[in-house]
Amino acid sequence: MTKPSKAGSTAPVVRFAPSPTGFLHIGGARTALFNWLYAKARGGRFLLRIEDTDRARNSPEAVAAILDGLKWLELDWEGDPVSQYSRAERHREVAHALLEAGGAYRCYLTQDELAQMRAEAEAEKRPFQVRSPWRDKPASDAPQDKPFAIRLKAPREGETTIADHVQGDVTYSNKELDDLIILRSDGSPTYNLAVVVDDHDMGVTHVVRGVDHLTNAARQTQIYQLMGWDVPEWAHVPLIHGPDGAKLSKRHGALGVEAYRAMGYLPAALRNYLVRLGWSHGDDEIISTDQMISWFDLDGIGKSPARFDFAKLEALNGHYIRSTDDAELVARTEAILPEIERGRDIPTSLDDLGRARLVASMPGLKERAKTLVELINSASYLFAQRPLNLQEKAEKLLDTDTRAMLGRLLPRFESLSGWEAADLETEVRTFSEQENLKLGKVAQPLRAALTGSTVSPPVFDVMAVLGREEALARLRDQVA
RNA sequence: GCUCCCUUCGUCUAUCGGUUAGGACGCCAGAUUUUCAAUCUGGAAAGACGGGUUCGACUCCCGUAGGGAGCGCCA
Repeated sequence: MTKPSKAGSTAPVVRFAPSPTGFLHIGGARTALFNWLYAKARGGRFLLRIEDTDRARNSPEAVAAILDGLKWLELDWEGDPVSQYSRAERHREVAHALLEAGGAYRCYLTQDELAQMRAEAEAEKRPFQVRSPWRDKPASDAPQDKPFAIRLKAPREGETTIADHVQGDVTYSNKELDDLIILRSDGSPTYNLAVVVDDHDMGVTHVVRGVDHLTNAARQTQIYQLMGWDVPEWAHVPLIHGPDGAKLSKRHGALGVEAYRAMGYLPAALRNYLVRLGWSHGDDEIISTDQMISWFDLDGIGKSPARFDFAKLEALNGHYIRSTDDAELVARTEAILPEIERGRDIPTSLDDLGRARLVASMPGLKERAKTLVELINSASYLFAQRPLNLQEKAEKLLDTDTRAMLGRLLPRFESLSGWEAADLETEVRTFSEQENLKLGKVAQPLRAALTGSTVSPPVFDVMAVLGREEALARLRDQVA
């Protein structure tokens, strides 16, 4: 198998070219990431183009959502995004150049005729292909005032093969490829023409996109050849499937990246997860962005489709949360506060005290959270108003005996001079020894009284963060 | 239906003709522990199937099965 040679290659130019039909979904995000990585790895350029040729499907909101998604993922592109629609004039120019050079022809086939041909093909159970009678008719036969589309005069003999970095050499018999329309009868360019012209004009050297474009690559190759342009190098990456192996559905993960943001995932974690879907570097799992950039190569991408697995994403996200700086974690959490599912004690925005307490609690909290949403919800006790609502398990823990026990502990806290976690721990350890109790027997009721829950960061840290007054007040609430 | 592509533990993957088939997530057990996590240790778990080629195949070839993508005056 011959892979395209990289010898003598200069810095590559790649692009991400989404159509503005919705948000940036997970597959698109990975494609964008691969493009971005390749550009970074080779010191090349990563460009953006919006494929908005189809006016009916164009949506400014979708464009905004896609750009936001890329920004959130921290995939920066060079220059302004190119609007494909705005280049329609140039596309027409190329279509006519092709026409004049004999690489294309005017086709007067109507929609009805086409539909009829299709129906006949189906009735005879043979694959449908457009075989326009206009391909070989002399210009003199052409009707004067009828609308026409411009079709590519694709070669009928031989084959066209695309040398793909991911798929290897894929060869199509030219018989399979019919004469595609490059300019519609209303004068607007079609996708396959527009892509070729834009990629050529933008100097794109490597086209990295989903395998769903594989046959397009063959057709586009024909256009490049007819125009006498250099064919770019291809890399058609496999698609991402849902957990059940079927197409990605909304329920599964065909969500916009902003949904992942709202679920509390970190962009670094998502990038790490995504890059390992179909690409690997030996046994490495946790891969920093710098490492990705230095290791990434198109030839390392696998051909088989991968399933999306939330559990692994979560594990990775937990890792990144643990290794992210406290202040940044709080900032990122605050940013998504309004859009997440949160417990009733969690405010939409933090005041200074709340933020300070949250930052102070981070070392304990981030150890236990897989997402930012979990993180903030596990900090619920920081924001709760007294008297606390006790969770069922906490309620059970605080029976008459343990409340009495806390009653004996309380005065010791009240007379304590320091309020550092270490001071508190020493005091409680002494107390539990004197009471002949295991530390846990004291710590758990304490936790219940202070947080209303049986799960929290280490209690002494909790007390320290809450501060003397608040902590004592919460204890008194339960002892009284 | 036609064309093209894919197939290693449940999932993501390593292997690039010779390995006790490795890692990660998840799962199970244990250690640690003030709860829950985190962490550490151990465990169960895979080459779709059938033929070749070869001294030797997960690796190469053919076929079968299963899966995916594409077949627009959509992108």
